[in-house]
Amino acid sequence: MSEKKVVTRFAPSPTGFPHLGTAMYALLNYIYARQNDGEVIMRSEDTDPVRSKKEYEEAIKEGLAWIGIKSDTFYRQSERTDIYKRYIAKMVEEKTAYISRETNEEGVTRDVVRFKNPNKVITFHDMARGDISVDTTDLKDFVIARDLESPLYHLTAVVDDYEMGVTHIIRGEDGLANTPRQILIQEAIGAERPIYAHYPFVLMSNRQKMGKRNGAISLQDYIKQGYLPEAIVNFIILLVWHPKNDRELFTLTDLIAEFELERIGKSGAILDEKKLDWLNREYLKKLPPEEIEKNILEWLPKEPLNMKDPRLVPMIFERISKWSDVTTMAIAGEFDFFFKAPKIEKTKLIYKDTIPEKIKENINLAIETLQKIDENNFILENIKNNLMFIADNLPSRGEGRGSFLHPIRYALSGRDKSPDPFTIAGILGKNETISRLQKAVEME
RNA sequence: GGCUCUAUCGUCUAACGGUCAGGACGGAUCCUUCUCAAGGAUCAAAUCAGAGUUCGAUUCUCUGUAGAGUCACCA
Repeated sequence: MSEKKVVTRFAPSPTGFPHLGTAMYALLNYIYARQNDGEVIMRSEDTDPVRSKKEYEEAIKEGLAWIGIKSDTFYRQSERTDIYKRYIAKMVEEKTAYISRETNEEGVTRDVVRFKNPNKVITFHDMARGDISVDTTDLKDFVIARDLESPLYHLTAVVDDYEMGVTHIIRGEDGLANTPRQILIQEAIGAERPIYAHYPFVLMSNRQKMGKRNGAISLQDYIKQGYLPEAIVNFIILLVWHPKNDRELFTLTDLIAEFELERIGKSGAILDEKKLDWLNREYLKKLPPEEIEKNILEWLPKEPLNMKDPRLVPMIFERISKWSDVTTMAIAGEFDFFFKAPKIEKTKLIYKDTIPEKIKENINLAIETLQKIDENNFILENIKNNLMFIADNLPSRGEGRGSFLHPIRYALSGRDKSPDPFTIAGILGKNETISRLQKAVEME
């Protein structure tokens, strides 16, 4: 055995937008090629003229480029018909295939080409699953071309893998059932058998294989939702592979160094959006501050309220896991009170069973305290120190901090749930803060 | 239905035939400025079933069960 250059390939059919399964396919082939100084080929399997669309081919390339994958070489099967024709002719001549005049369901009669099945038991080795034996007799003489000029999937795949020098076929487990007939064709055309590795499917929550008409989320959708490509790559790889040391975070570069094809899993994995979100946040946290600010500002709406205010950034950042969360929360009205005074309900000002007079007194105390802070020093830290000093001394008067902090926070936000009062006050500024507190006191 | 593959916490998974079956997400509880978020700590949570091999099976074998894939003039 000579040391041949490793050649892998991912061969999607351009019949839909790329999803996580497509990404997995490309990712594993890409990583393995890079790990072995090899070449990775992208082959567009567009021999079905009805379903194949150029725009999908573009979408696949775009989606994969987004997660950082580009092939070294690109082929399109529709441009290789001469090659397939040559093999069909050769096979017919060598009698490993034969022409059969048949009428299909649409009533069209033509000369289909059938493979002459030698009816033998094929045993092949899979890197992840060991040896697999199948009796190919029940495959019958399957069709390999619609006619002399129109090759079908199994033929094109085998011919291309052979012609392109593919050494490793890394593909989803649906390929497992196809392998025996492809090996039969390989043997008929004298092609060397490549090394196989079948990885498990990415499953939908209903345990079905992820597919286009199955509600699969496209890579383009993930882009639109503001996920980071690093998170997608990390998420996908964890679906089929785990390192021995329980590490969770891997970039594409890390994977080229650490991924082990021999250790890929065998059972299908249902995806867990919660974990994806967690991963995405992990990568979000690694971003430089300017990048974070830029993105949050971008995802903040400017209609009907222009919320593109940098002061909101820190507060927003700690409660998102993907960029679109920014927009979602903004649209839900969670930040409205930063831009316009909220409607206050008097009863909600009251903390637990504190008596209303006490609440009023506490708000006034807050106003008094904040009044003393110079407008230029009206920042989070100062506000917090001053207000907390009071809140901490309340217990001596038989009150908890809540009876002081709650009314302030509610008066400023008008919400049951919101960021803390100091943060809000810091963003609103001295005048607006005091004005809102005043309004709350005067409600009677 | 035939053939093939698969089966550990809810989810993703780790464990030369010997571990209190480990980690992560999620969940719960507590702490941390009233709430929320973030952060920290703690806890709960699994070997599909039944045989067999073995001193000892998550691990090996068989059977069953369940799920998936594939049986196209789709890829």
